[in-house]
Amino acid sequence: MPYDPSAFPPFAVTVDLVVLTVRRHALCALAVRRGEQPFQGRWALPGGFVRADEDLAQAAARELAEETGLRAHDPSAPAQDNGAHLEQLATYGDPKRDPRMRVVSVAHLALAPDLPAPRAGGDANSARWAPVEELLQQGGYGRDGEPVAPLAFDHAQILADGVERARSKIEYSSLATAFCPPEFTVGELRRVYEAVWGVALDPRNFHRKVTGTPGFLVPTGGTTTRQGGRPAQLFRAGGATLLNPPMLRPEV
Amino acid sequence: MPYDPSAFPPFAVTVDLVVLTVRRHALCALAVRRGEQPFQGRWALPGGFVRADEDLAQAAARELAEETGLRAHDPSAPAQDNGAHLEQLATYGDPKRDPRMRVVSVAHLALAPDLPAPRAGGDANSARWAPVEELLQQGGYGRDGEPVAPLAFDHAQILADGVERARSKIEYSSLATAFCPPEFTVGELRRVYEAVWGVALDPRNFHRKVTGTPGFLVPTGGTTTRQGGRPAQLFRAGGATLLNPPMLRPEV
DNA sequence: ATCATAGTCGTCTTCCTGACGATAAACACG
DNA sequence: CGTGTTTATCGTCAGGAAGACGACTATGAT
Repeated sequence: MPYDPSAFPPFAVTVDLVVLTVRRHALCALAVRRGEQPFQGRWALPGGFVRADEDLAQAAARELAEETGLRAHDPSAPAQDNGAHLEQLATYGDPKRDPRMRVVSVAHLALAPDLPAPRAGGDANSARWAPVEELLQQGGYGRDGEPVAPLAFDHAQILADGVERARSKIEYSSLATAFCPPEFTVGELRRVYEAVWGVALDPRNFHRKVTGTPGFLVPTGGTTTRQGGRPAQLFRAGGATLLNPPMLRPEV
Repeated sequence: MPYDPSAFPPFAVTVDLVVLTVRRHALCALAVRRGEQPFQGRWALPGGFVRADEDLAQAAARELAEETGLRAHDPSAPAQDNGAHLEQLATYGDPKRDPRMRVVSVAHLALAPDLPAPRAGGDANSARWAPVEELLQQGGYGRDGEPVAPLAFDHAQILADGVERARSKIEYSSLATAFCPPEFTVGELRRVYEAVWGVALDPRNFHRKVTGTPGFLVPTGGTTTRQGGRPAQLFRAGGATLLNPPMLRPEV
C-alpha cells in the first residue's frame, strides 16, 4: 500500500559541500559562482539535489567528484589512497533558507590535499579556492579585488560550521593527514596545523609529539628537500585514527 | 516564480530522537512502541514528520515535548533551567531505510535528568526507558522478559551513533551536567560518567578534577545526604561549557 | 558503640607539555 | 670555497596534570 502523500509536506533534499584544503599557508574552501536566481552571480558552496536512488553519502561523493575530480574514499580507510576525506557535517532546514521552496540541505565536509585547480563544468571562472577568512568576513574581497563574500543562502553558516569541525577534529584525530599528499614530512604536517588553526607551533615539540604517537606516522624510508633546508624524512599516515592524548590547540 | 517540482525527487523529512538519561546506574534511552506498519508492535525511537513551517530544531523540540513533557532549552544557556539538552546528531537517508517511501530523518540527541515516567499519549505501555545495552544487543530483552530489540528501521544505528556522541562529548564538555538535576553533588556527577562510560572512576581524583576546573561547578552552599554517608556539597553547573584539559576516558 | 557508606583532603610518582639550546644537512651567495 | 640561511632533528629542564592510594570526616544503620 502506497503511503498517503498528503500526510506530510514535500521537501527537496540537497547536499552542500564544504571542501577544505591548505594553499599557500592558508585554509581555503571551494566556492562556485551561481549561474541562476536566486543569488545569481554570487559565490556559494558546491552542491546539488539528492537523486531518488542515492544515499546521502553517495550524493555528496558524486558532487565532490563533479566539482573537483576527487574520489572520496571510504571513511574506514583514511588517507590510504589520495582520495579525499568525506564526512557528514550537519543538516540545515530553516523554512526560509531558500526563497523558492522548502529545501533541506545535508552539508558534508571534505578535506583534500592541495589540488592543481578547480574545475566546474570546464568553466574556470565559476569555481575557485578562496581563503575561508575572506569567505567568512562581511564583504570579503579576493586577491583580484572581486567580492567573494557574503556567500549565498546560509552557506556562510555552513562554512563556519565546517571550518570549526575541521579545527576541532584535527586535535584528537589524524585527520590533518587528509590535507597532505600521500607522502609528507613532519614539517608539512605541522604547516597544515598552523594553517588550519592560524597559530605558530614549535617545530621541535611538534616533531616529538607526532613521531612519538604510535601508529600515527609510518616512515617510508625516503627523504625530500622540497621545502628547502636539511632533507626531511617522508611519512605515510599510519593506521591510528584517534590521537591520544590529543594535540593541544594553543590558547590564544 | 515557483520552482519546477519535476526537477527533483520528493522526500519526506522526519526528526528522530535519541533521548538519553541515567537510571539506576545505567544509560537508558527512550523507546516507543510502533502502532502501525511497518514494524508494527516493535520498539523504535520517538520521532515524526517535520511540519511545513517548522525548523528542524523546532520539530525536534516539539517531538521531545510531546513524548516526555521536557522543554528543550536554548543551546546557548546550558543547564540553566531543568530543560533538556538538545542538539542535532546526524541525518540518515538511505533510499531503503523506510520501505514505504523515501524518508530522510534528521536525528537529534537529547540528554535529560532522570524523569518520573515516560508518557506517550497517555499510554504507559507504548513508551519506556530501556538500557541502551538491551536496545543495542541482538534480541535484547527487557527486565520483564519482553523483547525490546532490535529496534525498527535503522534506529539501532541512530541510537548507537547518539550514544557514541554522548560518550565522547562528556569528555571535553560540561554536558554530563545535563543528566543531573539542577543541584547535584560531585558523587552524583561521577556516577553519571560511570554509567555513560561503563567504567569505575576514582572518587578522589574525580573530585579533584571537577572542583579544580574553573567555571565547571558552582557551589550553592547547600548539602545533601540523599546518597547516604557523609553530607555532600551541592553544586550547580557553571558557565564553562568546554573542559580544558578534558576528562580522560580510561583505556579499556 | 560500632559499622558501613560516601565525601574530602593530601601525597607521591610518572608522564606530558612548553620553552628553548644545540647540532645536522641541504642550498644560495659572495 | 667558506659563510649564512633554511629546515630538520635531538636533548634538556621545569611545571603541571593524572593515576594510585592513604587518611580523615560526617552521616545513617544496627
